[in-house]
Amino acid sequence: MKPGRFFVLIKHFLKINETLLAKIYRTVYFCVVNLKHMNKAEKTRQFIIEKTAPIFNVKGYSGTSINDMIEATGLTKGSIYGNFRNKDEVALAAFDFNLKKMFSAVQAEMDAQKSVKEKLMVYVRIYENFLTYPFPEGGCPILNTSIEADDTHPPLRQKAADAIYSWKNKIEALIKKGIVDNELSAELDPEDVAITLIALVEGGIMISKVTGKLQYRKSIMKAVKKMIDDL
Amino acid sequence: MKPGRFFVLIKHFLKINETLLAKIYRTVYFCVVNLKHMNKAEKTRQFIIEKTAPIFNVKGYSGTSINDMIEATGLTKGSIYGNFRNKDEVALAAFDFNLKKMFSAVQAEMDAQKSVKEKLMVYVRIYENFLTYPFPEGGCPILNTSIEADDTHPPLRQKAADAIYSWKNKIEALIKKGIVDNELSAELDPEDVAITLIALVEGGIMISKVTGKLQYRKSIMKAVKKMIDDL
DNA sequence: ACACAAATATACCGATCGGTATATTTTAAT
DNA sequence: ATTAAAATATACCGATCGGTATATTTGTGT
Repeated sequence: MKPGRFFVLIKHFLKINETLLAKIYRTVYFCVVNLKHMNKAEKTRQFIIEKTAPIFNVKGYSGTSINDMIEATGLTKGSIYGNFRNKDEVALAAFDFNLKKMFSAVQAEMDAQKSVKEKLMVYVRIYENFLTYPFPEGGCPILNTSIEADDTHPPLRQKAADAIYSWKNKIEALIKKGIVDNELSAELDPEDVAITLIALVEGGIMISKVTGKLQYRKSIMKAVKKMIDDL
Repeated sequence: MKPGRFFVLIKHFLKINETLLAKIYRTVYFCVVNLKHMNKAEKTRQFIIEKTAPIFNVKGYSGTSINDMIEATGLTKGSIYGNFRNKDEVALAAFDFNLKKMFSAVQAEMDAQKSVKEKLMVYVRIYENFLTYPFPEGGCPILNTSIEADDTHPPLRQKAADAIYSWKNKIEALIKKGIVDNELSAELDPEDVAITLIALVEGGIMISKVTGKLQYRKSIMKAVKKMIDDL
């Protein structure tokens, strides 16, 4: 979403500085992307969320400053505070944005599958190499937010917890369907399976991200695969 | 390590304020705990690490301020900066402290077991209810530090990664021993098993901590138990 | 074209950030 | 008891923090 080669050409052709270029880019971006559906304020609001979401996901809530947000959007403090009451409100909206991005990447793939096992295998495929999917920069927002907020930021903590609940419920519902359809064994506990699957995926993301070893995540996804096969 | 009932009595008896009480407590603490083994500076250094380690583990690196450290130790800024070059140095030492606390809690239990499976089951027992063990406040320091530092703080990131390597190697060695002893199947991949076990444990800590549901961690530990049983 | 309102930018606030220079106190050798 | 050195406390630094009041610009209905 940053000014690409075309805008760099403009910059050199018009001999303008970065700040002015950013302004021009924003203007064009607004014109192209935002058609008549949103009013101005709502557009700016969305623009701010979109631009700051990756920052919050990479640097965390307390690691992201208002200045980071100004830099990322090219807007000014007044404009940001004209659309959000405070930093918290942006952070919460940014979390929702990142979460939706992650979930919808999975959902799109999942809808294309028929059987329950095939649907569950989508997790293996996506998390094994999520760099090739439209995944939020900075990794899993649930994981990042959980760890930072669990002891320090109740509203964010709640959002992260809710995300886990809905993720768990989604898997649980899938498994129950699989049992009803006689595809999966009736003996297994859907909730146990769901929460274990989530733990494996999240643990795998953490480990491979901090070590930089993709191999570790592949090992773990192999275990997930086996777990689904054995259902 | 906080002033206990005895010191509260002193406080009321002498009618002194919290600050003075803290000073008295520190003095007594120093006298009692630190015998001749360390020189003064080294004692203070250890004291600072001990007191700030839980803060770093709860609030994170960027969420912990020098003022937090002053409050936790009862010392002054000059004293802290006389023993550490900067905040980073304290944070790194605090991580080591928390890590050692966690690992030694496991190691003590593990040494008491004979078979490999029994040793591995220690993880189940400890992480299923780690509130009853001398576990670092704020949860697993590897998890907390990994998530915060992976994109933002290279030296801390490295420490967290190294902790995972050594943890993995320890489990791997155990499993290899189990294979040699004909206790475990020779077909399994020790590294895969080790890294999967770590992922399950860490994922479980994250999920149960952010949701507040101990049950989730128990579900996951049930899966770990089954995994070990099936080795 | 004009006026009013909405949106954005500018300028500023006190508080706190991490860090340092210096003063004071404590420790330890003589 | 004296004194030099080590350790700790005090006072201060510029930068940045999140946030706000106000000025300016932009959009919109007439």
